Amino acid sequence: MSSSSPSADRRSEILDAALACFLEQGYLATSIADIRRESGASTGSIYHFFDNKGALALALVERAIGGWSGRSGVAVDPDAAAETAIKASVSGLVRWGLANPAALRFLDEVRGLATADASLAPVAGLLARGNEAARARYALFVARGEVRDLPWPLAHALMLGPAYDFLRLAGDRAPPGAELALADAAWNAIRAP
Amino acid sequence: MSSSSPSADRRSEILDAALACFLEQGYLATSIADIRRESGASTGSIYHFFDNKGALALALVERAIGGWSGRSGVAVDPDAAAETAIKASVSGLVRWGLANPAALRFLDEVRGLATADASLAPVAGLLARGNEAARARYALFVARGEVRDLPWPLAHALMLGPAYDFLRLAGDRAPPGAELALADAAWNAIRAP
DNA sequence: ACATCACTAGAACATCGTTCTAGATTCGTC
DNA sequence: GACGAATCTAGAACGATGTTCTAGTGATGT
Repeated sequence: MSSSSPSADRRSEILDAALACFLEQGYLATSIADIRRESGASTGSIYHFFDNKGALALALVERAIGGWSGRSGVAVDPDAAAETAIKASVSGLVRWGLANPAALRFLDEVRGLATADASLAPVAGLLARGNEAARARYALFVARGEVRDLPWPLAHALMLGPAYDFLRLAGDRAPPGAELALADAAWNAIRAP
Repeated sequence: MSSSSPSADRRSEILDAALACFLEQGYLATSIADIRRESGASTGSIYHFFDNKGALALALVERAIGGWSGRSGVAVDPDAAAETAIKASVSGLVRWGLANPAALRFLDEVRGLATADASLAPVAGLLARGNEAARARYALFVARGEVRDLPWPLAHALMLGPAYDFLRLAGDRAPPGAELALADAAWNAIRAP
């Protein structure tokens, strides 16, 4: 696993080309031939490094999530107060989505396809694991008495549902201060009475 | 199977077969060959009545929306109070989604694909028109001073975002009373102070 | 009887994701 | 340095899919 080649790693070239294509045209609309053209690699090379088209998406989703949750900071500190953590999660998500609309569209497309396309099943698993972590986090806040003891699907929906829906609808023309309004609404919807 | 239905319209047979396939396997997973087998019609007949696969989805989405919004009742009465109308919309959506999980999955899949698949563009247009109607409805409530004067994407997100997210996550194991909790939360998030 | 037209049928086509076969390159070991 | 094995690359071939093409069939109006 020693990829010592500084600039010309075929695997990275393919991945970068795939990312460029996926961000520009979306996942479904980009063909393997597109990635072949953009990267200069042959079909055989692409399939040597990645099992299928879905594996390319998986690698890129992992990279995107890494970059996103790595920037979360306080949101994943287990000692942080529920209000701080939840507001940071929601407003962080909204800010990231507004700053990276193409990446958001790609993630949303892949998440939707993951339930229909078998080759994207690993992506579904990855997202399910993230969801499970958030669920455990919420259980901790419940135990501390900071938030209402709601069934998880309901709690998730009240916290993050508005943010997802807003990002899907807002596009580029986003009203200023939306991330604060959404963070406040999320907290008010689940805070302990 | 059914060689001759009572009102054996080829067009209806094809549409019914497509609906059965879409509900069972999803939109992407059903092929034209599947619809051909299920309906007994030939490829030529299918493409005689429908421009492409997306036109089949469009006809079925129209049918589904007609059945859904036809049952809304108070939700579309322009004289109803904002609280009544909004709570009815949200809880009605949740109830319908829980009662028709396959139809919900189909609608959600098609809505997601509509932004990526050109043949589903008419579906995107249909949904955009519905969204515009809801926006006008909200503006009326704002003028009456019943709800907060929020930018529409924000208002939509606060009202319906949780419901959509909940339905996507809840699956079949839905906590009882969820539709009331979501309706209350929607109203509290946008009611005038 | 005949022309028209909606309808049906299935072969043919283009494109896609994926697999196959084989040639080139790199690497560890002598 | 030589050589065999593993890794990597290449592009043709394959199977499936959505769509189009060409050729009918049968009812209807004149």
